[in-house]
Amino acid sequence: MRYWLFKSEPDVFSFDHLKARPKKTEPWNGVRNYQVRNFMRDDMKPGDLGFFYHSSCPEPGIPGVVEIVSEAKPDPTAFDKKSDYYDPKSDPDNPRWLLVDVAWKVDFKQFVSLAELREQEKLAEMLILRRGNRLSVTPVEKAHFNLICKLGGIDPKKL
DNA sequence: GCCAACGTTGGC
DNA sequence: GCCAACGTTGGC
Repeated sequence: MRYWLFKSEPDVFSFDHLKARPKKTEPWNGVRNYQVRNFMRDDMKPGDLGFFYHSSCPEPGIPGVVEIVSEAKPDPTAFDKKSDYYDPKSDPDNPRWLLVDVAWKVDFKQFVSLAELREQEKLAEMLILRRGNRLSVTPVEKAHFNLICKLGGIDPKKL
């Protein structure tokens, strides 16, 4: 079991949007970064848990937990000329870009803001807090995952 | 709106 | 394969 963090701009797609989806699930399309593609392809497994992170907004932070509910599979938006994510270089016979399905798992009792994360000495090494980190999906250490769940007011053992 | 950081692109 | 230029990200 691994742990992850998914960034999204809440104006575009928020945690509440995810919760409102059929089956509370959304294909995490639009990843166009090789490192993140490789995380999805090589390391993510159904049943893995992650945080949903709101970025580029008045209060960046984590509203709750998601679960990976599919294997990596081709991202159809790469072949859709009308999509913002269209990539003419992706060959349908050998898809360059992948996605996984992500499902809402639980709301935090308290939103955990970026400022609050930064106050935690134990999280200093967390990728999301390191300057210049630009990956839209990052791995999260188990100890960090457990600590952040507690900040959010939920018991990680019950997930 | 600013700007640091970093990934990608493309000429050579 | 190098690397400068460019575009994007994301906090502030």
